Amino acid sequence: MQRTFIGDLRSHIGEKVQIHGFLQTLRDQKKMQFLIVRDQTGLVQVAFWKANDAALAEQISTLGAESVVTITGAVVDNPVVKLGGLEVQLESLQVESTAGSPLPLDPFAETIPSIDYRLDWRYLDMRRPQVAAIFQVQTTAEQAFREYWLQHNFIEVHSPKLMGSPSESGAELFEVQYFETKAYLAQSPQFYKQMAMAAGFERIFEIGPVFRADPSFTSRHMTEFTGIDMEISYIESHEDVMVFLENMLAHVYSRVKEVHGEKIKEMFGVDLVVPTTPFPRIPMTRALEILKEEGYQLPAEKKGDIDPGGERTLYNWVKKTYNHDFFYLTDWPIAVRPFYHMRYADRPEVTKSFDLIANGTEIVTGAQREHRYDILAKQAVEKGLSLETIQFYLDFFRYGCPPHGGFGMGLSRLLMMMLNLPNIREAVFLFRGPNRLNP
RNA sequence: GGGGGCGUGGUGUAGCGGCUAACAUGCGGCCCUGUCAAGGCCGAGACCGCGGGUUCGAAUCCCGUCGCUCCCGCCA
Repeated sequence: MQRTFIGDLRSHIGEKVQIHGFLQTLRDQKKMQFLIVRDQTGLVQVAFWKANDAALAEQISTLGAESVVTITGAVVDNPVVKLGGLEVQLESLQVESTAGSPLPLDPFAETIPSIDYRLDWRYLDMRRPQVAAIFQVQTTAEQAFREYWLQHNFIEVHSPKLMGSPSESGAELFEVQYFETKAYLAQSPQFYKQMAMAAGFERIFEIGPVFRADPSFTSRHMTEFTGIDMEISYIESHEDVMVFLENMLAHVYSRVKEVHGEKIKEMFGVDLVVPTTPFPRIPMTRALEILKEEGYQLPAEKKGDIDPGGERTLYNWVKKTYNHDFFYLTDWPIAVRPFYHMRYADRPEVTKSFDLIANGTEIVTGAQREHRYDILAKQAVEKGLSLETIQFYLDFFRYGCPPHGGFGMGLSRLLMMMLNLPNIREAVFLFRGPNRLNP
């Protein structure tokens, strides 16, 4: 018999159907049993008159909450039933899998355990529809990104995550045994994205894993996360990248709101706002002035960088000045940016780079890249890098490479900001951190 | 790596120098009822993270340790 989704039962009144799902609640009475069954589309009440089959009634009585059942029965319109005004009158029941009792984590308890305990029992935690909703939103968001890229002639790439030599600084790399030698887990697809530019791909994107060996204990860091990266050729400056990004994000927010707006309001209390473009842009020098005006004291050792508290202060300023949730912090000093960021011809101390701050948290870093071999090599040396280890990368720029730029964004950080989640661990399927490798 | 906070039945909390450790929820049993966040009664379940100290007396105070968490650093 064909399966009917619980969410579609209304259109099957009077028919015999088969449903599958978890037994969320059993109300076991003297003459009747009411089973609340849940599948991915919703909940339904199943009614059973015990007198119909005493043995079956007895079997049902022993079922622990969250057991998996297949039920056939007639769908009956019944306004008395508070759950959707209909019920399935049970004809047969098959237990697919019994759930032990008590559950270590009851997904439908009034109080939700701490995040760490929830991660121990993540598959039970994820049975809550609010959790599933996060990943439905993520799915739509990723689809919207792809839609936008494909509309703009992008090529999707998948760069390797095992690397033979440390790229960039090397401090935050995971080292792994690789046969007789050592390999490193990619902490960014940066070099390979640029290689695609040298290959003449012109516009590429990648959604893939990124590894950072940073022992960071915060609500927004992970040691493995999904990076959304893109790179485009023939730009004049980082401004072109920012324009592309803001329009793409507006598209993504618009699609997510269209598909999940109601659910997001209901489950997360967030009235999703599709951001208007262009986003406010604040050059670093101006940002420092604003912080001064706002009375925010930057730590003395910061030297032109801005700490998270400063970013939040700027966000509040942007919110009250422009009523916008996003802003670009642009033109960062070379001291706090990697060697491959291009510098202004007339201001060699300043990079053509930006961060995107959403609701006070950094979610994107981007820049125009330096594509001129000699200058790139010079900047690398200046930053104390060994040319030898990055020679393969420098070679990309020896036989013709278009001017280009791009960005990297944290998927979970975006989701966290979008749904106003308190912790990135909520926004990722399975969290990986310095102290968390399981499940 | 530095700093703050928290560790009490399965879970979430209360208690913060005299506790035979309380409440909610869950779990088990019984009763009642077309139930529906069901209701009622009974019951099991915690040597209060661990180790040491102060005290007549410690879940409560102190020190150490471990775990978790948040902030900073770093970043997406």
